[in-house]
Amino acid sequence: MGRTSNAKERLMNAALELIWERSYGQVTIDAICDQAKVKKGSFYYFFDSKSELAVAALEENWANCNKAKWDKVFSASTSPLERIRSFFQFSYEGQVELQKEYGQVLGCACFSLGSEISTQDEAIRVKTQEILQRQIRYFESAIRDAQAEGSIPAGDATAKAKCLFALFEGSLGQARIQNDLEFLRVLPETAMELLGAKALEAVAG
Amino acid sequence: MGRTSNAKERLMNAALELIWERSYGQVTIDAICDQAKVKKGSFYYFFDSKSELAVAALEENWANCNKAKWDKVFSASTSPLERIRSFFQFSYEGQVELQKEYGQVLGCACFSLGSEISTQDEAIRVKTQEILQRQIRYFESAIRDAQAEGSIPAGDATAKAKCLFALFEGSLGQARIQNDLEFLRVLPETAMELLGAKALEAVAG
DNA sequence: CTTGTAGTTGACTAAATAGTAAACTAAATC
DNA sequence: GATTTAGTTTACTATTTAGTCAACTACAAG
Repeated sequence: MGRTSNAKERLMNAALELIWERSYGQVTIDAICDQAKVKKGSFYYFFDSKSELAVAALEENWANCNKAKWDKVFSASTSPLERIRSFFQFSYEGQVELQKEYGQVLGCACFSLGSEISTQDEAIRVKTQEILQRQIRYFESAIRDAQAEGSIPAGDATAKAKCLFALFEGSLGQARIQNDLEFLRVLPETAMELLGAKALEAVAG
Repeated sequence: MGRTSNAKERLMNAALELIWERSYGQVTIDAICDQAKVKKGSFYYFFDSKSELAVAALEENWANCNKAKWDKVFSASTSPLERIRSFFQFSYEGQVELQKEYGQVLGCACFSLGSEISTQDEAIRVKTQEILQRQIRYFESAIRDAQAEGSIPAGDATAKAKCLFALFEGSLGQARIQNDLEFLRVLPETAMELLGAKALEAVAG
């Protein structure tokens, strides 16, 4: 009952886009409102602060957008190593698109935001950590499957997943700082090497 | 002639410390002045903006502090793999100290700052990129030496160095976000594995 | 010991930003 | 179609922040 609106969603989308493109600290509430075409009064109707909006935006973006993408790429009907290889391939292609659209390599919004203000805002810290952990679990599961089928050597799958994820986020960060996609282009092969993929040629097609 | 002062150095040190601990966006010129015990008028006597101060602080910190540390760790009188292993060991220990001092894992100031604001401030982007590139060269040179002596497999040393560096920075970022040093503790071994070190046990002692 | 000058101070202005409140509007439901 | 209520708008205040300026101070060198 009462008036309906998608202003809340518009605010979350605008916030995430601006924070990704610029950074948390460089984005004002006014700027988010402008981008979302929402007046500031409405902003404070839905959220108490920029921090609260950011947390909501991160979760919404995962639940309604990224989760499905990860589920698809890491589908159990794809071979484990191919899941990982194609994940890095899609990530690269996604960044290519972003660079075209924004004139800049943007990297990973969640990691950049988390690293920026984890020491200053506990709620955002917890939410970014949470989402990053979810992502690592996709790696972990694929690695375990690959080990089970013998396409990579046995070993601590959790540790390998963290390692692969650090490589991924480090590369995205470098790509953003240098505004250069080369770091990401080679990731599919680098990842296979790092895991010690035995049937490299078969997987890489 | 005229009055002498170390206010410029105090400003650079304060800026780097605060940016490292918080982030670029969360640190105001007033806060830097307070920390440095310098009045704002003096700030503008030495620098035109926060951005200019940050660039100067990054370079000063490398030239007068970090360069010597890297030179020592990557000394040619140490075996190539031991250079790399001990680099990660020292990095870990440094972060342990920082966590004690600040109550937080801080990670890498240069990478965090670069990633935060590379899309918004070209001067800072260039300076962070420059310093990170210098660091990668230490890795590259050690990897080449290790390959030459046969302690790791041959291969593209530049690519391997970038990969190792991405792993390093990604791990520091994760450690900061999660405020957990575990990511860094295991890096010495992880790095050796990643490089395919043949005499792992000998090097690791 | 005086003079030139590098550096300091505090008080100021202007602008950006966060946050508030009360009147207003539109649609869902009865 | 009256009523309720979710959502909108505008104009406002208060605060923080960047940036300026002119008077002031201390020291190094002649």
